[in-house]
Amino acid sequence: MRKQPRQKRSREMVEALVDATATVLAERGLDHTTTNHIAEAAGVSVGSLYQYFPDKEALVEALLERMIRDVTRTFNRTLGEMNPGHMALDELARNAITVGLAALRANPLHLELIRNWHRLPVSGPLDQLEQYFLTAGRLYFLEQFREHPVDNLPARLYVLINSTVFTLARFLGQDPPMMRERAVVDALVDTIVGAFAVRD
Amino acid sequence: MRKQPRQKRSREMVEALVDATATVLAERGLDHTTTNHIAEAAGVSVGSLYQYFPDKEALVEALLERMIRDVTRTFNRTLGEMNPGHMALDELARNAITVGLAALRANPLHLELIRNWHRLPVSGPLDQLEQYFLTAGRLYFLEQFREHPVDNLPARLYVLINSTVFTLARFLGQDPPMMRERAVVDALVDTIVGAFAVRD
Amino acid sequence: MRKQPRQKRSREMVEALVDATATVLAERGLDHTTTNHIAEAAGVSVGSLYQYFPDKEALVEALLERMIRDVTRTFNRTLGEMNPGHMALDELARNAITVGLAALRANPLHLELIRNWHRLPVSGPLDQLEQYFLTAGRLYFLEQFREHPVDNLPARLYVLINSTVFTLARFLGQDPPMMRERAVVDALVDTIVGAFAVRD
Amino acid sequence: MRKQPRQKRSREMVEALVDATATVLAERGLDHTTTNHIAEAAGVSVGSLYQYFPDKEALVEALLERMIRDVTRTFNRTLGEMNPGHMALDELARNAITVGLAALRANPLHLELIRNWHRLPVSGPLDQLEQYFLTAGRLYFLEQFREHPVDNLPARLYVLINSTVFTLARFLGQDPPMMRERAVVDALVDTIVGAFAVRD
DNA sequence: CATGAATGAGTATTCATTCAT
DNA sequence: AATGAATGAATACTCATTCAT
Repeated sequence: MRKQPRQKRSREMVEALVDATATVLAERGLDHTTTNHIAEAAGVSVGSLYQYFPDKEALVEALLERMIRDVTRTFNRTLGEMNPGHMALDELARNAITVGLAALRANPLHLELIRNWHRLPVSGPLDQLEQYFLTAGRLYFLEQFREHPVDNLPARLYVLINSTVFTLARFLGQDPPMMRERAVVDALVDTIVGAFAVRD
Repeated sequence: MRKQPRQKRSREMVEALVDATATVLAERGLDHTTTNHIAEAAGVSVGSLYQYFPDKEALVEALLERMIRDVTRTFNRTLGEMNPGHMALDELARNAITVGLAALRANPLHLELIRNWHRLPVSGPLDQLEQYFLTAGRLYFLEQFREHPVDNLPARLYVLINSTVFTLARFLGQDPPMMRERAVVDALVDTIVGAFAVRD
Repeated sequence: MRKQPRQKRSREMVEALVDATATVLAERGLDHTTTNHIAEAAGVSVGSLYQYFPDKEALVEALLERMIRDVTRTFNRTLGEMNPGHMALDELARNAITVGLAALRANPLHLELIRNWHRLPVSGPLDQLEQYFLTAGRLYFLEQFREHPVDNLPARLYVLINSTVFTLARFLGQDPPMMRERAVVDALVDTIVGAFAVRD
Repeated sequence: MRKQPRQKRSREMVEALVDATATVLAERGLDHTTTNHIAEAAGVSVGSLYQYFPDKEALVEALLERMIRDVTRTFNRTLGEMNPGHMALDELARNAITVGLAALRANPLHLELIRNWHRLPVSGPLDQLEQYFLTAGRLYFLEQFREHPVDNLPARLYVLINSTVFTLARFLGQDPPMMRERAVVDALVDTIVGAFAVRD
């Protein structure tokens, strides 16, 4: 009973530290994110930071995991509302891209993480997120294209997911942009749709 | 007259330093590349390095520029030999992807640069390379699809180029790979072809 | 009346903390012994630790004092049983060395303390132990060598006690040992005996 | 030819750093000796320190090695002057102890190193010094006691060397001293002599 | 009194850059 | 021009001690 508040404070501290990690990462970039900065941003001492996380990696890992939880949760909720079963592929794709683009723009953190995927302390969470989208896509297609099963489906989805994500990241990283946003979104949608168009 | 040899030595030194940068970058990765390593690999002193380049960034920038020169040159030559005008899009795409994949695997440098594109000192050279491919693609399509002009061509090419490059980089960065190579290449080719398939 | 239990608890706490100090010191060595480890080993909080001891030094000091109490007590009891008055010097020396060696091997704590005598918070307790052995030795010799009083007795004992203790500590600290154990024990015994042999 | 001054400077820097290590170690003790202190004492930056020594351990190791070189050299020279072949054991022992005691008093460094022998980064140098004295003692005894070969000679020397060194260290560490210096020296000499006295 | 979360000065080590020779 | 020794700010992490609850 006495332990509740303690655990709560603990959870709050962990939360605050992960928040701070996100903030500092978004503001200064992975390269210039130091444990002292994170502690300062969280309003605590470095010592406290190390009471909750064994090292810097663990902080980033926790952030990744939380982010993935949030993304999948948001995605699931959005999907439920969108009722994608009744939605054409192009509409679905456009929605997803628009939402994703807005999210990336709203939070520089995601952009920074995508850009630095290969330097992240653990590859697990990222692969996990990829898997999640792969599975989600697979379910959608199994239902929608029951009549015309798609050849090589997992690989196609793998390509499309990575294509979309990294192309958006690249697009957002260009200042001034090399293309008009509308054109890029259109092209992405067309690419996705084209990849599943029935061909003889 | 006395200046010739000086300029020649100068050019040789610059060349050697850029070579060394490439070597060290490929061997140790951007994160673990130090100016001292580069100077050592070039067989000169750090002091000399700083005589020719104002800082570390400038070295990487020079490397990027040279690489882009080389890539475009190689590409131009290869295109001339392939005579792509007589090649179907799928064949062309498969060739390009296969060659690109082999090149990335053969030289870790390119993979490292692609992965770190957002940390590269200048965006100019990279954008330039993108432009080059964009233009090359545009020419090909203008010739091939004269009858069925493609809507939104630049953006489509932009998407496809980035998709291909970053998806390959992501694929090569996964160990163990999440997909079989053959499947990924097939899916990439299909995606490219699909993006230009005539649809009503 | 209320004070009794408080004092009792207090004594128990102090005891537990000193026990914990001994355990941790033996397990991790003086260098890697932290107050948090000690508190944890004692099953109390660091805060409590600091309620009973002003700082880390005080803990070690208390441990030293207790250890000295124990050692002298044990020694007194053993002496009583051995009846050393009827024992030749070489037999006595060999017994003492054998027992001491076994004790040092059995409990890494003592070895650790001997090795770090100069870093121990207070010299008092250690000097006290030395004094104790000095006095014990003096009594023995006064009785045994009544006929041939030994010149310079205290200093001789001082030298022999320190010689024996530190040589054993040094011997146990060498891995692989530089000498065979049997040879070292023999030499120590001979040294002790030789130091009191009648010479003209 | 150009390399001479460079190598000379290098040697001087190494020397200065080892000197500084000795100074700081003597002044602050092993525990409070930091690389920054050493660099400061040497009048250089930490960076320079790390250009000449891979880590802190290497510095202490170098110091140990130099010290052992100095000690053995001094000992050899002194022995040559003393002509120990014509010296009685007690005279020799008294000389050695007096000289050793003076040296330890003159330079707190040696005292600090002896006290911390078990924490020194490498045991090699110390064992080496021990071996040196062992061998030196052996040679002396083989010559002097040709008629009455000593039983168990190496172990006896081992015991006497460690006894003398650590007893002196202990004696010097006590303030106020527990015994008069003269008495301790006498007792040490007697102990050494007694250990080789012919007994039946 | 007990708790243990919080503190923050302190430690070894790295590396881009400078500058005396 | 060339050298490479020297610099020192920066970084991740530890641990004795304090203090709000």
